[in-house]
Amino acid sequence: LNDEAPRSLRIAVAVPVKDTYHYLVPESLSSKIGPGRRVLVPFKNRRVTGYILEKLEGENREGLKEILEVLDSEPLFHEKIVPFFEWIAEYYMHPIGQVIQSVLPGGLNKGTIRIVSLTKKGMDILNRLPPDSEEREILSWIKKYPRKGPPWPYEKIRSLHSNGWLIIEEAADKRHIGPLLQKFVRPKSGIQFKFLETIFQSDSMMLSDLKTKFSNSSYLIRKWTQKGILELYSMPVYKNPAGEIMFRSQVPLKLYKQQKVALTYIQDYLDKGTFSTWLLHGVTGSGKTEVYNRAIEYAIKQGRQAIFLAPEISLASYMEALFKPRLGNRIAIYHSGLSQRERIDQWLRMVRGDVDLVIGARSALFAPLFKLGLIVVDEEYDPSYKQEQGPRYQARDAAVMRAKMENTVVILGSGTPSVQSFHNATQGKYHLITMSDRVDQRPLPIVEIIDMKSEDNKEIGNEMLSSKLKGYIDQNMDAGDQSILFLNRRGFHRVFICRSCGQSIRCPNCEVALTHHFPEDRLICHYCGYYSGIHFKCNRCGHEDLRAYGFGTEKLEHELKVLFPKARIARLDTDISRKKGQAIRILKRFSEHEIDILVGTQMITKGYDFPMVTLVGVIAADLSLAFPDFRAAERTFQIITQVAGRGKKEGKVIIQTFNPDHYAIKAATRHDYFSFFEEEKKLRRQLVYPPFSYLACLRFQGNNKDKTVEAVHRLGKEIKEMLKKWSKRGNEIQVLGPVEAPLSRLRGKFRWQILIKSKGASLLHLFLEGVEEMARKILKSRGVHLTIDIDPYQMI
DNA sequence: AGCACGCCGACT
DNA sequence: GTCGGCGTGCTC
Repeated sequence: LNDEAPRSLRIAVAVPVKDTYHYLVPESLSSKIGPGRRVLVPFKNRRVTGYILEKLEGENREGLKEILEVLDSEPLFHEKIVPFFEWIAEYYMHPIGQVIQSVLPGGLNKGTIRIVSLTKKGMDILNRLPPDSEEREILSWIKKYPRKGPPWPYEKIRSLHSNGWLIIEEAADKRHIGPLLQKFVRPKSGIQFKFLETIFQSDSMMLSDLKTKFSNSSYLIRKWTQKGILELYSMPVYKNPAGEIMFRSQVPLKLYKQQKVALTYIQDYLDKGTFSTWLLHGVTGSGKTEVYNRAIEYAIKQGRQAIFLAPEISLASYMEALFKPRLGNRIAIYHSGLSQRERIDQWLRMVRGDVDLVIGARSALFAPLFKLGLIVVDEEYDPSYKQEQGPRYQARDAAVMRAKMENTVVILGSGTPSVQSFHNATQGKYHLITMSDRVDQRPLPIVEIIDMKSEDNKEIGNEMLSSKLKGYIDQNMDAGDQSILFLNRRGFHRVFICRSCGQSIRCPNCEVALTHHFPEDRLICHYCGYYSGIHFKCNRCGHEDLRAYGFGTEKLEHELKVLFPKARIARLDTDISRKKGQAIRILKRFSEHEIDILVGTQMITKGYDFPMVTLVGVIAADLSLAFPDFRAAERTFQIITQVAGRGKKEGKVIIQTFNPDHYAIKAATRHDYFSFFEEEKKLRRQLVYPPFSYLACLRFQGNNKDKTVEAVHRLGKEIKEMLKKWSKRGNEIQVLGPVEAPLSRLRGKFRWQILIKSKGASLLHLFLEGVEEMARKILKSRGVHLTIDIDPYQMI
């Protein structure tokens, strides 16, 4: 071997295996390789896609195979991010190759395809098969289109292959990702041209301005937004002393004192260029956004890059609108709302270093930036930062880890910080910055609690809407103002609430609400599996006034229509927004006061500011309080605080509840984060929930009921046996379950789960590795699939 | 995951 | 004796 001998590579393969593998580079490919590129490699007797993690020099080459093909002409990520990928894989217990696959823009992932052709034997047998048989149909398709991918499930193809009728080969899917054929268009003159030209020339226009220029603007706007030419968005506008409206993004405001202080701290650490985490706790309207903006600009001025994460797409788009005037085309936007091609384009701009700022949802955390200097996680408490498929990472927590690995500053911002983050701040792990004043000195709205236990509201017809709230809605209608009614419907499950004391039925061991299981008609704890029959006597106050309680936005909308026949009522929830563009249309109509009462779920609380809304009602605070989750109180506090923050000083915020004395509700109405936190911390410590413990949820799924049940119970027993052998630290781990999941028959699958609670993070991982190994043997032969969810959010 | 190997029971 | 079922283990 000479000096030019091929080096070896460390490669992660897109297959569910834990390890990475080493391969040799044939001479002919040595100029094309490098970290971050995809390759085609032999793996056992298959060919699979792999990702080059690093080049290795002078390593042992014995028994290594050669890579077959290099699939990319430029890297898709930098070597620098590889340790972060590996951390995600390890911490969230997901195969490294699949972590990378799921993080890269989809469409790149169709690495290999199977192509099929007939053997001699297959040719001979074809004419002897019965004319109507599926086998004959498949074989004749293959005869007609040799070396193509037939449109039948692979199992069918494989069974024909085992007859010796077919040759199956794997080939690289060379769908090209370069620019498409270049075509040109030019505008066609006319009224539509004039309309669009007006908008394009000013980059962005306020709807009311447009209306004065074009009489049929509503029609034209609807037309072009539907076609995707224009998009509607809202952002706050400010008036200058002359009374003219101006956009905040175009005229940077002077900073208020608390903003300046926050910024000085953060800039200091940006100068040092070291890792630090900042929890920016600022009430609604305290000017967090401007702090983010200045910090991002500062990092960019330093020659570094930034990532801004928002919990959802609409907020990401809003931030994009704010930054566009400042950074022009050095911004990339990245989220699941983009098409496959758009995502690939944005991704390549990032790797090539063509952007300074990436704005996006969860997945933008993996943006392939080389000189990362700052990560901002806005509304850090939002549960949508938890990925619930593939590698189940928590983007906010992972952001802190990426920042640590790349020596950058990370800002976690929220008006209602998660208990976990705030706890970290009190422990000195994060720096805490509190911004307690609202920049415009607007006082927070007064919040009124309505006790649904009162005699008046027990009357028929007042269960959903109290007579008081009905009165307020009526008044608001007369005044010509708008109302928002918020109902946090957690759809499928019914909550059992004592209508005398307001308590929901809880598990005696876990203190989480029990859920009703229909098939057996009993109440089950989804943490430990405790169950009881339906009983109608409250175990706190003893009254026999326990009733199933549960209704959704649809029912509320219906009732409102009956009560207020003259009102223009609309509903906005996930059912509605599934139809593309429908959500925006409703928000637009609401903002133009074509709707009087808007009924909706969480969706309506986020990011939108409607000046004409003077009544905000929370219909059933108890629905989220009785959610079977140890974070139920935290969620309730956050939701109510966020909703209340939307209210106007001169307006009203009304909260209907059976639990007017609950600490989360009381603290939320006073906008008092600290007393909520202290109370919640006490309970979490007492019951050993995070942040005083670490959780993992083992989820099982199988197609066969008996096999699934048998396998899960057997594994549960084995795990508990294993725990007994861990004499020393065994008592620091608790195994709860197995329990059947509430949607136990989702899409025909049988679903079960086991919850593991541990006092230490590394102890949990050590234990889970043992569990995983044991599970492989017991589950695989029974056709049961296990996914491990670390730091789970949805345990139902 | 997906594939081969190998170990048992039911057949020509 | 062997065909084929499924449990087990490995993939640079």
